[in-house]
Amino acid sequence: MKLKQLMNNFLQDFLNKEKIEFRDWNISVNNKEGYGDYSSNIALKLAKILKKSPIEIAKKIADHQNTTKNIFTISASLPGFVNFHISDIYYQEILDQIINEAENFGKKKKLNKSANVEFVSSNPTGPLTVGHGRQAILGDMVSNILTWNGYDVTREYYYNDAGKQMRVLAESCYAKYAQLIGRDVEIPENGYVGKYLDEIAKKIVDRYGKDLKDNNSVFRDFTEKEIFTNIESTLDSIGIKFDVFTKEGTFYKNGAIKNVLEILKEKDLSYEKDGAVWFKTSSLDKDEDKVLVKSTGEPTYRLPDIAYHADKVDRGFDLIVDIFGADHIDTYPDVILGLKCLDKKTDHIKVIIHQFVTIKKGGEIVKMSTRKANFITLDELNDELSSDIIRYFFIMRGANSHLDFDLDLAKDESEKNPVYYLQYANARISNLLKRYDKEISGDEEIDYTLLKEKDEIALIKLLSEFPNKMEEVSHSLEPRKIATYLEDVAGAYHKFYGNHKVINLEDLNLSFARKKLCEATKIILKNGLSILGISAPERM
RNA sequence: GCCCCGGUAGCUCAGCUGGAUAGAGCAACGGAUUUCUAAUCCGUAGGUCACAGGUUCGAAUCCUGUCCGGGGUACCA
Repeated sequence: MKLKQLMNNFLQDFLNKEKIEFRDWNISVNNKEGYGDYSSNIALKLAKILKKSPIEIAKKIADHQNTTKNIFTISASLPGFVNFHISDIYYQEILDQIINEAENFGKKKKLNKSANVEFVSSNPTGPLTVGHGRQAILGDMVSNILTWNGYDVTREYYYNDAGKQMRVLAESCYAKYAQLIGRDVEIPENGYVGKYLDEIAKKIVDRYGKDLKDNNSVFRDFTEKEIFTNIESTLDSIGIKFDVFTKEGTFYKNGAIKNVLEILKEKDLSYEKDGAVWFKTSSLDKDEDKVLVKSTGEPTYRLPDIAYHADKVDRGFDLIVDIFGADHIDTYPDVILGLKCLDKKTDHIKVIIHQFVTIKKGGEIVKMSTRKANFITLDELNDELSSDIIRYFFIMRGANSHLDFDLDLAKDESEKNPVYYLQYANARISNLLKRYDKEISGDEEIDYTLLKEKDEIALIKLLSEFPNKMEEVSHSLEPRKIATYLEDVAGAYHKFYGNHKVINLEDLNLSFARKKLCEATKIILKNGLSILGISAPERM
């Protein structure tokens, strides 16, 4: 980051001297050989304004007085790029910084800012499926990213304990109970039929006996509690814990929902039609109006969601992140609109929508629905795969791409999984460091300038980009980018390792410098993996 | 109907706030193994970036249209 600032300052200095008013340039990492480490398009952009050829401008910039020659030199190349050649010394010195700051390298200081990340938020109507798993892991990593970047993060789980779904669940549970004790009761239409309900029904028989009537609250409360306990233990097994659980029922009890309706009515943003209450979204740039309260008197999900979000905004977070499945794609804009109508701040709300997961099992795609019982649970996945692999698989694809999770492949070819590639690099280093201590006793003088091989510089260059990477990810909130970066680091390390001997009794100074490079690499791998919640084993 | 996502090597996908010769893994083929852990490395081969226009000095990337695939959605959430 400091480096980029120096390069920007240099360009700005040139512009100042030439009295040119201009901002729209960028500096990007350059992996092409012979064109330096970083390049800027500034001359190409300036060409039009100055009405001169880009290469002419680039050359002029390259000739501009550079007060930081020990850090970089500048050249121009066709069609008009300005190239920065970073000196080896700059990179070599970064190693010192990485090793000194260790687990804090690239980490932001506390910002004194708070963030709320809402995810999973699955209603307790059944076990978590692999679809929830994707969201759970995405949310957890996004939370980690924010924490790393200085936010005080609250992980929140919101669920509906009051709506129609829970009523249907209770009815389904009663039907299972009744069937178990010989009463002739059918599972309601659109009811839940999963096996987990049989087990719960059995528990109810054991605990409460056979005389319960269908309207007994046990069927709702006990079932909810059972399922919720199961959900929490599932999440726990992949290393996820929440700070706050919020129930929809709260907003009925405290009047918040009623309040939303009243405000909308006052502002003439709602009306009654066909026995339902409608949200006048058509007057707010929407194609059609949406229902807030059904003709049955039950609110749709929109209404409590608006009340809930208003509550989150009122709690004063500096950043609110909502992670939803693709089924919310049409609905969250209504919630945001609702907030605006209530005069709530909304520009600090980030919504991450992720596409669904399909599971391939035995070459066939399993279509999942909680209601029909043909889903694969997160627990089942967890039984067969390690938490590390599950975590990695779920973020290998961008959130808005469909994820085909091939179960057989994940199991059978688990040794080819990229997560091992990362972990292996770490294990290799760990082993090497142990070996080093055994074979070479006592430290030599540190001389980082001995690290001038191409593979060494390339590795350090990558390591030095870690803080930039984390900064970038704090805005994009894409954990996958960390994974991709770490794969690059591991790759560069394996390459270095393959081509150069670290322990060399003939040259202890070089050995020591290389050992330090290994240590720095390990720090970066560990820091990155810890944000992903993936372990960094010492041995494999 | 409306909305979202995708179409890049044989396969799975990166790259998409426009930049130099489009990358990686797997699969294929050839090499490195008395190893500082080969779960690795080196090399070869593999491409009309779905298609057609447009904007630009410059397009896989931005805009428009078309085709193909996946998904969501209606007083269920």
